[in-house]
Amino acid sequence: MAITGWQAARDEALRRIRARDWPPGGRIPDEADLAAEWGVARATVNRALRDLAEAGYLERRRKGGTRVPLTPVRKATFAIPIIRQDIEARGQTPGYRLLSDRSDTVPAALRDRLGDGPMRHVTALHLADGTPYCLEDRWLSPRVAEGIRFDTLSANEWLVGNVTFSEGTLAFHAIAADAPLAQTLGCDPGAALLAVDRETRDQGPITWVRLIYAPGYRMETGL
Amino acid sequence: MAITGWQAARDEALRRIRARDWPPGGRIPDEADLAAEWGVARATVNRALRDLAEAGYLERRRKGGTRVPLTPVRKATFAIPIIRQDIEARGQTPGYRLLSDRSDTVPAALRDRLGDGPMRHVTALHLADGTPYCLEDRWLSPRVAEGIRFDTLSANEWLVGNVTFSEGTLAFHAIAADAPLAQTLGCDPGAALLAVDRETRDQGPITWVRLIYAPGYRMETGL
DNA sequence: GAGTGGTCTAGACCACACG
DNA sequence: GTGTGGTCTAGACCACTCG
Repeated sequence: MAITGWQAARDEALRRIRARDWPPGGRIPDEADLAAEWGVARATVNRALRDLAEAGYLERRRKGGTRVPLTPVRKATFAIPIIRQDIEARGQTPGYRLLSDRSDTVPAALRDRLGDGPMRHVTALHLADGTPYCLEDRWLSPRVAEGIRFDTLSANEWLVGNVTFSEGTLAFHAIAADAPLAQTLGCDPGAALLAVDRETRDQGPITWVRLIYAPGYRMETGL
Repeated sequence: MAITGWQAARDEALRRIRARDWPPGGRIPDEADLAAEWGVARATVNRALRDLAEAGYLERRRKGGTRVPLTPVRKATFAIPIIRQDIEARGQTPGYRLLSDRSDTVPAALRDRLGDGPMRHVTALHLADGTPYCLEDRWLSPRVAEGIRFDTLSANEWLVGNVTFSEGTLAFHAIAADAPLAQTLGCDPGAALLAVDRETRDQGPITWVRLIYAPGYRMETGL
């Protein structure tokens, strides 16, 4: 088996996984053995298997070795654009209007994620060519963005450039526009709207945000 | 500047990006220089900068060097579960019902992505504890899955394990249930539903699928 | 042509987790 | 304790692309 390069090694490993040469749930040879078999350095095998592990095709553990998951979960990288750039990329002119910015008590539904202290609550409307594009409903830990005003710069944009985060969750769902939401977004009540919830943590909660997009919006990404 | 390990190198680079030591649009020192400055091997710098590039914080090009993008696009890895596993993970019993499987002409809206020849059109309903969970509406290139029947095994599941793909797109949007859709999913007409469109290519189209979830569904992922 | 990132190698040590 | 992956190093060559 002549292998040259880590991508070839990855492809061969993936072939064996698919061919069940390495059956689901089973352990595969360790890096040193594969390096010897394929005639490459162990670092090359490491790179190949690490890549497959990141894509969800393998599970690796020190001492435990490398295994083929019984239930593979494919992973895709998803590009998360800043709203303003998203609008510009469509050839439209972005607009922004701050709706509210005050300290508030966290709603019960979010309390287990954000804690029960008061947090900064910012709501804002993003516009494309002057028409409503996306409603941003955000809760911010008081310790971040202290003193920063979001009159003209959206919290969305400020956070991307200024906050490191290590953990978070992302959720997509659909909601029907109620009357006030319909009025804000300028759509019919009952319209189906895409909502994206994002939670950001880094040793404690940083921010929770729900973005509600105007009807017809598609959030697309390449894989 | 004492740096130990590629993660420390990455953190220091990220700090410089955020601090505008390396301004947006600007070029950063090359790997050899940073390796000398930080007292690490070039491979370590490479690993650090490659990681930042994958996350969207840097753009790297041979000969052109490494630059800080003017408009950073954050990237997140998104886990794409098999529907059946998704249901099991909720502690529910998955069910599956094939609704149709026939060769059909591609609708105009998809023709530019799939070509204009006839394709295999498969529709199926996924159930959780016997109630509708997700409608799968799929177009398949005739050359894949030839002879495979989807009576009991969903195309969703078969494809994950058996098809390599190199490219694709993913899109989230919301749609309102029309009458037939409401009947299929057992919900009220007009209900807001999350839809996920996924296109898969590998030297030509492989499949296009729209998954329409029952009301209230949230697609979540960690970051 | 030449500069820069991409990758490979051989060897080494370390950290973690399993028994 | 011990096996395995995680990582680092120093050096080398290659591939792409910019000027």
